[in-house]
Amino acid sequence: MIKHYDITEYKNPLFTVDSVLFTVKNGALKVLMVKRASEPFAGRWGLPGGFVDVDIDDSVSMTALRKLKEKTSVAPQYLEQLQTYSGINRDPRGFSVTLVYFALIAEAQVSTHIETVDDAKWIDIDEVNNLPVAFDHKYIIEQAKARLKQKALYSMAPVYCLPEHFTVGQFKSVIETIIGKPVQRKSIIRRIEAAGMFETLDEKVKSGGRLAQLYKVKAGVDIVNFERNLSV
Amino acid sequence: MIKHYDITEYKNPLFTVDSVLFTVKNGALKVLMVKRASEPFAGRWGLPGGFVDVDIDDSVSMTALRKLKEKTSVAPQYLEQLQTYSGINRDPRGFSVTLVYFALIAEAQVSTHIETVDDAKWIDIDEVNNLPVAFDHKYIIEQAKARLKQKALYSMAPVYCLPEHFTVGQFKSVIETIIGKPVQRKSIIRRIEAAGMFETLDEKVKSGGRLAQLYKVKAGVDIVNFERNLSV
DNA sequence: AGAATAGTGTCTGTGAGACAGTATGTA
DNA sequence: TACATACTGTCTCACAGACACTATTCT
Repeated sequence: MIKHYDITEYKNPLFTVDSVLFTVKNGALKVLMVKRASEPFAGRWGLPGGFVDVDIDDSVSMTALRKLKEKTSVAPQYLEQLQTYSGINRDPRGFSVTLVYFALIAEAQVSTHIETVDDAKWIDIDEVNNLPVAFDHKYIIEQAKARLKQKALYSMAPVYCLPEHFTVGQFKSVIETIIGKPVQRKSIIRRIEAAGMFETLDEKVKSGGRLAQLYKVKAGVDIVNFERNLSV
Repeated sequence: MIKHYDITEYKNPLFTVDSVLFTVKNGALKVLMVKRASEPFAGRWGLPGGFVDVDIDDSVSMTALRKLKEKTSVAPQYLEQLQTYSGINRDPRGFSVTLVYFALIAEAQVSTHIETVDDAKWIDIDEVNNLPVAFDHKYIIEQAKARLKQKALYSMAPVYCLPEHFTVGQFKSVIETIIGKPVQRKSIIRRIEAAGMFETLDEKVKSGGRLAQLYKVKAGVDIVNFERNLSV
């Protein structure tokens, strides 16, 4: 595969697609990382991704999904572009360009599969700094984390870190994990109602106290954004 | 140059960098477009951009700036990534990837130079639909316009469509042109004060009535974002 | 004086934060 | 009954919208 990208011969930028896939697990924000088997940076940890295969990928988002499925077996619930990173120094092979996707998934959806893949692991966001990380992926993860934090303040996107059926308490907890400080339960309830993108289930669920109402995302709705942020 | 990108031979995605450069001129939002001299889509209008030259570009933002300078002679005051567009059908030569930048400039900075370049023109945003446009650039311009509108609601970025010294009235007018509806003068004044990124000049300027206070952006400050949008 | 634009003062509306109070489950 | 968590009611605060009022310049 790599032979098509011999930069010294064709002066073509090396183009890859990577993803920062987040989830929240046990009250901690985690990012999916892969132990690199090949050079450059063999043995170090990097983001899941790779080269576009123009024979099977219709667009670069398909590349991102394909690479993520190899590690998690499923497509993430939320996927959007983060940014493109490029430069002459980020890859020892030469000028390289990486389009990075930003993705969210419920941990429960992938937990069993990820244990069977021994080169991919959920890394606690605070542990990334202690790992040997490939390329500029440490920096990219920081940027993705900042984006996720912003999204948690003005949008309902973090709901995609939750299982299909979830409670207000779980949603609140995910948001608090992402933004790193407490929010008012009331604010979450207000937004759930105002967004109009959720429906209540008849079922309730145990929570240590009073039974909690279950919610799910209505079919076919888009993520709702708000005109006002939660407080930072 | 194009020989390095023979996709049938190397199955390498075609990678280009384009820019959507906006300005506001005579109360209308304009986008810089270029009449294409070569295939594909020769004779149609497209976004300024082209291939990365790995010998002279340190990163893809340099490619964007270099291509914009060819048309405007100066670097835009504001430049950020919009998105990357890709697919097997957007370019007749094969799978292609375009990283698109989003840029703002004051019309006065480029007006004289642009008149000397006969293949580049400011196109009124409402006229784009009536032109023969290359690739998916019509769609990309729509997306860029939506992003600009959002930015006008929550950030001070549109100030970069104004000359170095500007009045509240001019700023208000630019914002109204971008979002397509009137805003309260008071709201602009409140934001100018709250942002803390401007300083007043001693000079005032004629405006048909009372003299208007001139403002400028303080040296070295970043664009300020607000936690609350203007009303949509 | 009258028109035009700049700028101020201040009231209303909306939605987030704070937090007390109520409801309903388990040990 | 004690507690834990879920949910509601409601006050405050910050900031955008609305708009009347004042200020300054030109004709």
